[in-house]
Amino acid sequence: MSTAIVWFRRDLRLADHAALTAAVKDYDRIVPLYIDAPEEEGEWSPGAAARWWLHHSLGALDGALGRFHGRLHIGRGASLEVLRDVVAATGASAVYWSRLYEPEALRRDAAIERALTADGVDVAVHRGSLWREPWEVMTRQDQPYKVFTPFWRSLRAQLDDAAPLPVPPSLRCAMVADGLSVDELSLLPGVDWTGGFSEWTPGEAGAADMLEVFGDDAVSAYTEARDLPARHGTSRLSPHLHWGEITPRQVAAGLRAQVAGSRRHVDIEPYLRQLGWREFGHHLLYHFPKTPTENFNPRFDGFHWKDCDAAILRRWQQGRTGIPIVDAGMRELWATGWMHNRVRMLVASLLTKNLRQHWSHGARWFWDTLVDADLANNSLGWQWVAGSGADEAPYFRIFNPVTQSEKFDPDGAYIRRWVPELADVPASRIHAPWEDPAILRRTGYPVPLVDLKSSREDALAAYRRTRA
DNA sequence: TCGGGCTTGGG
DNA sequence: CCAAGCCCG
Repeated sequence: MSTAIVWFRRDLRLADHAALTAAVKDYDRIVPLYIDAPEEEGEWSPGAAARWWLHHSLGALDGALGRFHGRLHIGRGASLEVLRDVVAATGASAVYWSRLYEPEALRRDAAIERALTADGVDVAVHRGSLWREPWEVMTRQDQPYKVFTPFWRSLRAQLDDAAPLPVPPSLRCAMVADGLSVDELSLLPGVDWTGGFSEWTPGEAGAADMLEVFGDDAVSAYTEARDLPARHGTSRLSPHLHWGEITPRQVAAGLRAQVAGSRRHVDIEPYLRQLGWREFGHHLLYHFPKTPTENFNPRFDGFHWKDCDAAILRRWQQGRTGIPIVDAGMRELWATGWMHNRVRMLVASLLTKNLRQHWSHGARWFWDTLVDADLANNSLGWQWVAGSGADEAPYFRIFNPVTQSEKFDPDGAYIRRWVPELADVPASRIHAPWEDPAILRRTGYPVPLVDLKSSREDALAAYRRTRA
């Protein structure tokens, strides 16, 4: 009986899984393995919200394997040592995995591949959960892209409609003794603040359900609804994509199938383009691995950020800035582990421009509180908003949270939902309640942390000083 | 994946 | 008076 280990990391699914498919084809039985080794991801081990997701997603994967009379074998410790132990315990002669793209993971995986190969174990590394590998989308001069639109043009031209891989029809698992249970990994927070996370269903089945719901009632209105945070106009697939519970190829195929079955003409390109941003983040992180901590644009190394102000940061984190759309977003984040993308841009703009706090403070908070926290996307997003990023986002692109709020939450439904003390304020006042001091007195809602107009001018002045 | 200031043109 | 369009940073 030939045996192969399939080492699951952020590919917590059975369908469209190239490594699993190949292992099942090449070997009689497989050992599905997960290893808890957060320290191997350096300073970017999963944050609290992400660990909550991981806990439930591992449970879901274990359950899915149960339908094949298998279990997810869970180990803890140095990945190489655990892999060697499982090889010894099962007589496995190969290890299959899906590629990760973060710098720390790439280094680790390369070292493990060398060590296992030296042990005489076959290592098979397959595509991860991207449409194309980061080095497969390059400019004519064979350089990585730095601007989204040409990147997307190039990637889009490479995409085909090939069907995703099915779940391997016959999957025989080898049993291994001495595994840990998911609970023993202690991934859930000590003080449970995840009550509002109940709307999520981590795992492959939850991802498929989410896609179906999105396809059914949102695709048709996506282009308009995408920007309205009060509606669930976005797909909300980001955490599922991050954990590899679903792939971009599956998302595209699912949307295409649903569109084909609909009588209305529906354009899914805008949504595919959103997936393109996710792909672009991974492309940038792969080619420019320092972006999580260093300015992509070195001009920003000389920018005069304000000193880190713990009190200001705390009010931003708690959703007590006095700017309703921002506070709604920050409270949604805390309650649900997620925030609407339009609002992410607004809260990030306020922190990095009006408050002039370094983007890394925001990135760290998002890292700990987002269930979809993804190093590539988080780094891309924060640097994009801060203006220090790759895409030519001019620094003067400072969002006005009031006009944005009026535009994208016109009746204030999103604000009312997440900032309940403003629920009764009329739509004409809800975006800028400070303009009527009586409302602040009546509701107890705070005065804004900054004056939007003067802080905007200060930020622009600071930027001009940087260039000089 | 912008805002603000300005012009234009309709009321 | 105001909305829409345009330009510039």
